[in-house]
Amino acid sequence: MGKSVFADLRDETDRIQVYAQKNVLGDEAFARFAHLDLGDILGVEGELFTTRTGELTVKISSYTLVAKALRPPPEKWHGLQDIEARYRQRYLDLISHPEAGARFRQRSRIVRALRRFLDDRGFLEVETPMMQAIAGGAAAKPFVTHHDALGCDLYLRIAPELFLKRLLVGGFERVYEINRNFRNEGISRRHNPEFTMLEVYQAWGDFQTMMTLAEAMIPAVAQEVFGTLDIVHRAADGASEKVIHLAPPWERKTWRELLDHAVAPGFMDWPVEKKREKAQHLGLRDIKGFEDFEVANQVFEKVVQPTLIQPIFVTHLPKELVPLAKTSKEDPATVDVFELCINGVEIAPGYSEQNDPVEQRERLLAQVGHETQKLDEDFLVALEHGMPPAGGMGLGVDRLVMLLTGAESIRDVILFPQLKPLDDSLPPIRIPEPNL
RNA sequence: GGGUUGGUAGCUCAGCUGGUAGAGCAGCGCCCUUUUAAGGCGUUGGUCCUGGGUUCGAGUCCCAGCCAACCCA
Repeated sequence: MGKSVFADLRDETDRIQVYAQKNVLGDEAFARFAHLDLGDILGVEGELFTTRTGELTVKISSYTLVAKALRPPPEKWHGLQDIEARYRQRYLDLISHPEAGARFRQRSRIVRALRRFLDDRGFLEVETPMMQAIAGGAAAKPFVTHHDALGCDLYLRIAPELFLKRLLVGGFERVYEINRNFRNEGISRRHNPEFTMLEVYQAWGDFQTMMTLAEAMIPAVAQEVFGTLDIVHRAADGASEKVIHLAPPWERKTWRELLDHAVAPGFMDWPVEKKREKAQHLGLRDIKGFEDFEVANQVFEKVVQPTLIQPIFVTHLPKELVPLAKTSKEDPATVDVFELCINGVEIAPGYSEQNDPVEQRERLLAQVGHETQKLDEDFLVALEHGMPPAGGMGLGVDRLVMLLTGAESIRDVILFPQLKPLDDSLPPIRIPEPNL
């Protein structure tokens, strides 16, 4: 062992160099200092000086080891490269890759900006049940859990929608909730079993109101957090770059228009068989049992949606696709809804909410026919008490964060994405003798 | 659900047509002492993801499985 040692101390904000000398600390303290490991947490006292290379440095007069790192940090130069380890041991990813940490800080600021935007406009943030006796408000497979004392199964919610609407019935005119939804479906680059959703409802509004709201909210958030409305994104191939322009106004086109343009004029009026044929030519399989609107929807998602890079409101979807929205006056086969698409992804659907209890019951009954869902009778009773006309919107917060931060995978914007649990844990480590 | 790619030391990675499992970093020991990832010398460390099979011999070839990423449905 020599006579002096340099080391870097780091905290969340910065790093500083420290300098330990044998003739200052004494033999024993210096020897212990020299045996410190990467990742040890310590406090130091001493005077600042500038080294001859010009770096501000603490000349240590005393130090305290406040936490020992028994395991080494990831490799210093390359960082933690194993993508699975980066997800499973996110704390190491955060230590090793500053840009990963930066993205999660941005996520926090985005969520805060969303809240501020809505709060400033008189929306009330509420919390509704995550455990529901009937998982409604969306077509998705729920997770089941069990309440012992009540002696019944409960479902983790797939959407807060039906409870937020009960609040509209109760006279809360502007409400929103930012919270987790759970869907028992596949995991992919764009899907995590639990994900964060912003749902917002405004009485006396409609889907147009919601479009205006979205068109103001998302640019406001981008401006506040990133100081720009032009978001640079790398394409899936990793090479080419594209810029998404969030400056309003955003394009608005009907579902039918877009399909006609992308597939063939009059496509929506074709008989089912012809649609199916076309769908198969487009490379879609497994659509045999699908009904007319389902086939069209598959075609839309395959052919149209990926091309919708700049922000666009796709309006007036077939009514069968959206059982909780109001029928359109101009085209009774459709509903007054929009799907906001940006960067080829659905970011936010919005509706003129169905508030006619009779029609709502019919539509839900029709859906219950072939879905696993049960009928939420209590929700229908609430509607029968009278819900004001309202606009509603659901915004996928994870997808918004992906959009704004240029993330290509939802796992990069969720701190602890769902992975399959491992049977075997990391090997145990040897605890070093405390004398050094 | 299907396809492709990957899994080798704590970390980052080599390992060719099958022939005794390697490097750098980290660790440990010694030497040096104003360094900007990395001073020098030495050294410890392996369920080559798991289980079968082929073979005189398997990290390598074959089969099945596990985990992950990506693509498709």
